[in-house]
Amino acid sequence: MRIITANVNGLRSAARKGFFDWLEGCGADVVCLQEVRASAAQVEEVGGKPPGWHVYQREAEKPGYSGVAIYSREPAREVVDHFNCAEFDAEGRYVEARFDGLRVVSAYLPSGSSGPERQAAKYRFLDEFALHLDKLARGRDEVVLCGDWNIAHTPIDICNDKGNRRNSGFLPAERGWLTEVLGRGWVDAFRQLYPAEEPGGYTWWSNRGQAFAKNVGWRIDYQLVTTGLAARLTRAEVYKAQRFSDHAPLIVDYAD
Amino acid sequence: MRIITANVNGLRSAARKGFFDWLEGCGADVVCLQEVRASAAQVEEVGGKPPGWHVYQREAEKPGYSGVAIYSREPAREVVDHFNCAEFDAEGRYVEARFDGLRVVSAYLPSGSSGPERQAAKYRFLDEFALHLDKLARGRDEVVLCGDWNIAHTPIDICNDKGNRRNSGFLPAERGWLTEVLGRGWVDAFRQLYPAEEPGGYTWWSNRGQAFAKNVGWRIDYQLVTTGLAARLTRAEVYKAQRFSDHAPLIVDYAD
DNA sequence: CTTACGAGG
DNA sequence: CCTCTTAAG
Repeated sequence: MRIITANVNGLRSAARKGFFDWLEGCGADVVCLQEVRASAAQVEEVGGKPPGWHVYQREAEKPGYSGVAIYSREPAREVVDHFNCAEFDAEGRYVEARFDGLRVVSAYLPSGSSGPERQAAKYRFLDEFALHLDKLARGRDEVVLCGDWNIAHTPIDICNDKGNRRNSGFLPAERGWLTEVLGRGWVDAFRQLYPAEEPGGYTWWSNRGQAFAKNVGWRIDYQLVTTGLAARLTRAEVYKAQRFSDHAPLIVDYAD
Repeated sequence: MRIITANVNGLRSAARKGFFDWLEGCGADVVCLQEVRASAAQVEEVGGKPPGWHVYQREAEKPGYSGVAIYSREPAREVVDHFNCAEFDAEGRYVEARFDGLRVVSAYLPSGSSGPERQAAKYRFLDEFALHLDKLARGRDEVVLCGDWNIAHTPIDICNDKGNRRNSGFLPAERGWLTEVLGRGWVDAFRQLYPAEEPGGYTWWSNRGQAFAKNVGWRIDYQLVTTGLAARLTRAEVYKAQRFSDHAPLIVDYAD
């Protein structure tokens, strides 16, 4: 089973860069997207409803903002497009597809980098989301939590750790929150497979300067999985051969 | 003497399309621009203050909106960047460069096509501007009134005359106003040289559809000149070899 | 720097 | 349809 997560920073922009051509041959069973920034109708207009895929989407109320989606080869038994948090459900940050014994989530955590107001919103999200993750972890189904978490966990998850200690996305409180989550039954799929890696596995590079060319990146896109799935991990890869967005897709394979 | 008028629809955009390369070799003594849509500093950033040219500019108060400029090989004796009409002077629609016995004006008349409010503004402009044109005509200097007038004068000045009789830019009241102006001492340079021409000489084509490819255009950019200059007209050309904008430059030569 | 939106044309 | 704005990232 192959699951991919990707922040596309505008699915219409990603489509222009060949995202849907790549999707066709990527071998995934489920693909989770964040920052779709388009309505279902707009997604359809750019070839975003390809045959052979089921598409489950949650838009933000504000047009062109945020938005998540799940593309699945198999139809979901059930789809839930919120986590019962009015403020952030209105921002289109959560969609969950339920299959037989498996739930796949596409989540887009707020960025706090635009200022203190959005950082405060990010902390509100983290509080609410932690409660929801606890509920998911206590359920019977295995779960893959895909998403752009907008948090780099440890110094090996970011290029310039010292310079970013006071920047949103690498603040001690954010990193501590993620450590807490990982202590409550969730496993970071990429890090489980490559625990002793040198700094790397980055999934995001700023558009400013030559960040991608110089690999000045952050690992902020994750698949967190329940322990049953962690035991089935076989491979993880950050796909950098094509650029669809300022983020790179994270591809994770699980033994069937 | 060669004088050129061009609505550049964003001078920064036109610069990306090679406008300043073309300017260097265009042979003009004076070039009048409309819809500059950039501040003097922004113009400078994109190479808009080339050596060998004097640049006289009037910005709108609203950033990125309207704005006119005059590029001149010779320095002006005097520059006036308004026509004493508070409403439209604030919109950056008039700049006049005064030379020995000659005044060159770059004027950008309002478009009314976005709705009744802007059409009403256009009529207010026409009323005020007519008074100003009368003053200019009564002066001692010869005058070249360059600009985007946002009015096609007669059926041979527009591709689809019947279909546009009720559209802003070809309304009877607008066309009548222009006829009035031409009756008070101003000569339409292009039409003076090519009076019996078939429909054509268009200077603007919609960006929608294939208007340029199909030559579905409007002649709305003019040089209106005082009678002394009308006698010196030698040549007029709409420059279509390169596209800097949805408008084409109008090049007019006057005997020295 | 890039993607969206909305105004204006 | 295109070029600007601003907000957001």
